[in-house]
Amino acid sequence: MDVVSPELNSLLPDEIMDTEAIEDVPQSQPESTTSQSEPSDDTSIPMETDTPMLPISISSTSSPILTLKPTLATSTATTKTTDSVTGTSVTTSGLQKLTAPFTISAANHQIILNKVASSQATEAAKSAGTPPQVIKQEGQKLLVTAIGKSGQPIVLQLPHTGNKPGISQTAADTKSPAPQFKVVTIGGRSDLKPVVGSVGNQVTTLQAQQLKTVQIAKKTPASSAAPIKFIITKTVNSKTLSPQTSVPPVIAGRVLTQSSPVIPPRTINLSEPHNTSIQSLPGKKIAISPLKTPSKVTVVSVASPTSNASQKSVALPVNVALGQQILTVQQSTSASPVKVATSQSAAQNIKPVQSVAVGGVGGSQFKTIIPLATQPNVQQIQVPGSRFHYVRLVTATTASSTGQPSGPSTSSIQTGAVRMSVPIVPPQTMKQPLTSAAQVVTTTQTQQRLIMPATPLPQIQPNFTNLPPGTVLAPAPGGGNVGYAVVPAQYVTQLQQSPFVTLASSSSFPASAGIQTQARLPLNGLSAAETTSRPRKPCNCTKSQCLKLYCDCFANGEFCNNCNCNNCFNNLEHETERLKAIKTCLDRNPEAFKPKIGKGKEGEADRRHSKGCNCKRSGCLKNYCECYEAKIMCSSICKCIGCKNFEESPERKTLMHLADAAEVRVQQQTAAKTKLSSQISDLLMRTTPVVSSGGGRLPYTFVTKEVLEATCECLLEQAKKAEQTHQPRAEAERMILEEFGHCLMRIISSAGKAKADCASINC
DNA sequence: GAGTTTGAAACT
DNA sequence: CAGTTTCAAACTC
Repeated sequence: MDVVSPELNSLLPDEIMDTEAIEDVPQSQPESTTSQSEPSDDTSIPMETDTPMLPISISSTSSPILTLKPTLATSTATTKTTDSVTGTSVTTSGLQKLTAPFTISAANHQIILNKVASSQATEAAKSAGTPPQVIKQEGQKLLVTAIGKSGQPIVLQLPHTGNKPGISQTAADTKSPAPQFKVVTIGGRSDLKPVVGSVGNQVTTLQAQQLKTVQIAKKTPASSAAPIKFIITKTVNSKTLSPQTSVPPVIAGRVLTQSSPVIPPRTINLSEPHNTSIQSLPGKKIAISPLKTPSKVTVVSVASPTSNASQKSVALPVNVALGQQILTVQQSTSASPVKVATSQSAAQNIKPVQSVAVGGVGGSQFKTIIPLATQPNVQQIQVPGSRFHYVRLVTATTASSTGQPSGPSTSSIQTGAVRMSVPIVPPQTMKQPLTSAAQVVTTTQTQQRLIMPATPLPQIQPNFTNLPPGTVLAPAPGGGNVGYAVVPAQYVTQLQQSPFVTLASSSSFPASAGIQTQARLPLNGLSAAETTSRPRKPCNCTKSQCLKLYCDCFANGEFCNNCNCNNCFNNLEHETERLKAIKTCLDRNPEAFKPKIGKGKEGEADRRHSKGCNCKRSGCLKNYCECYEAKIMCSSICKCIGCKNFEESPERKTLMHLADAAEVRVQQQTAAKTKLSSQISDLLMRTTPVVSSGGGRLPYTFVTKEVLEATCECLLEQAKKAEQTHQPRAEAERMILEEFGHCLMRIISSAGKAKADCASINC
């Protein structure tokens, strides 16, 4: 029988709604997760959250987990928790293991997972008045975690049904090669942990606040012949969530849960599945002066014909953490179509959304227009040459969707205010041809869709190439309170401060591990982390409120983050003012937010300043000059006086040589420091006593806590003895010191003996 | 770190 | 469009 018993349904949280079926081919790689927020919070604007979100690589649940296993016919009281570090399994009383039915009737905000092959489950679900949701699980493992209103996370564990049904996952499972594993997390604190890869560094952890997330991680191996359909939806959002966040680690498809009764953590992690390292982006040139490390890394998008401009390297956050309510959909391989549907308690029709990759460079530079649920068949457009993601804002009233198994896939989240959907499409996604308009996930692989609340703002002409992040574009026709917002890749990073709802269907992205790992790859002498995610130089604005182009942060379409500015408005808390400022700047100069360094005319240098400089005193050989700062020569369009920033300029050559020499010195010093540090560390390591081998331990290492306590007791005893015998103070001190000497002698003696014993054993 | 210089941005 | 002012970064001491 595939139908979940009523008891199970009763255990499921109300927040969990049925969702559209997701059909996918199982893969061995882990997938993303989806989170949702409670309807009660719909009225709130999550983006205003001050609490930073921390990337989390581990999914955690503080409350008991309900585990469903297809092979088991009955629920058991045992719960298995796995330690992320050790990989060991621990049974706790807080968990319940339920079995087999993949069909969980989700009436009443409950989740329904049906095994496709099981017709009984479907019928049962129909009989229950709830459309059955089908999940094919052959060849893969599916974990579903959910947290209900009660705060109890529910984990649905759908292990491989093939040959070893009913076998609970163990530590060995994590080590099993090519695990076809799917993790679905619904509600509460959910972290998507890629099944493949090491624990910890793969996924960004977000400190989600006031947010419950539902994560749907889906892995669709191309080799897998059995597509999977599952419907999961409705996130549970509550501002009442306890600030405490427990993170149950998940290793290699394992979901760790904690039995602590803590209310579902507010933290939600959203990691962008694709590697967006600049290195991986062919067709991009990164102009970095070999002489010195530029504070600004210039990236020239070659692939995008429309944008020749170079930009500061935008650390396209591989890990995307968006503000308050973010819906993320990660699509897996194009070969495996997936249907993802999210629904909320207030069932509404899901609007089909189609994402279309127009082209572009991918990575950090692309623009994406994401239609939201209010408008069916809207296409997502990626404009090359931009690091901005265009986000469509959707008012709360329009956003809900009902889980319709057969309907088009759509992700929507009810938010109190405005919804923003920010799709982040990996480079590889652009290469994927659209296969189905009805299935968004299918068309765009490895896609993350972020939904962020935003404030309705004055409409701005959708100049996709010029709009800075946060810009609200004209509302889509029929979209009602729908608009577009431009969100830069880094926007995501800054939005980590807000809770979000994530719905991600996994994709072929090389696991989150690939992201972070790749981020550390060296690039032109700089690690990818430095080039892509290195924190931008903080601004020091005092009077502009960081809402004018004086502010580099603002000018680059970034939020101020860790800056030294005063009265800063360049943040989410002042989104309205910020957007107005953006509009003002655009009114003044439609290209205000375009990169200043672009490609020159034919026959000229590849890169040149779009406007040219106007230097008068610096000779264009100081960083006052924007050309010099960008490491480019002044061009014919420059209006500089006394320019020395040209190819044959001896002053320039001299400067460059000096700078080069200085750079070499810096590098040498750095290397020397590194080497010295390494040597010191090595020395310390060698001198540090080794606990495991008593032979190498120094005597002081034997002064353990126990020894110390014993010594103190001895001294106290000696003091008492002196007191009882009414010894004079001097004598008492002598006795105590004498006892202390005895203790020391015993310790040293023990140490020497231990060393001798070890020597006799080992040597 | 404080003060000065500089040139882009903003303003008139 | 030109001139002036404002601003923050770059630079100097």
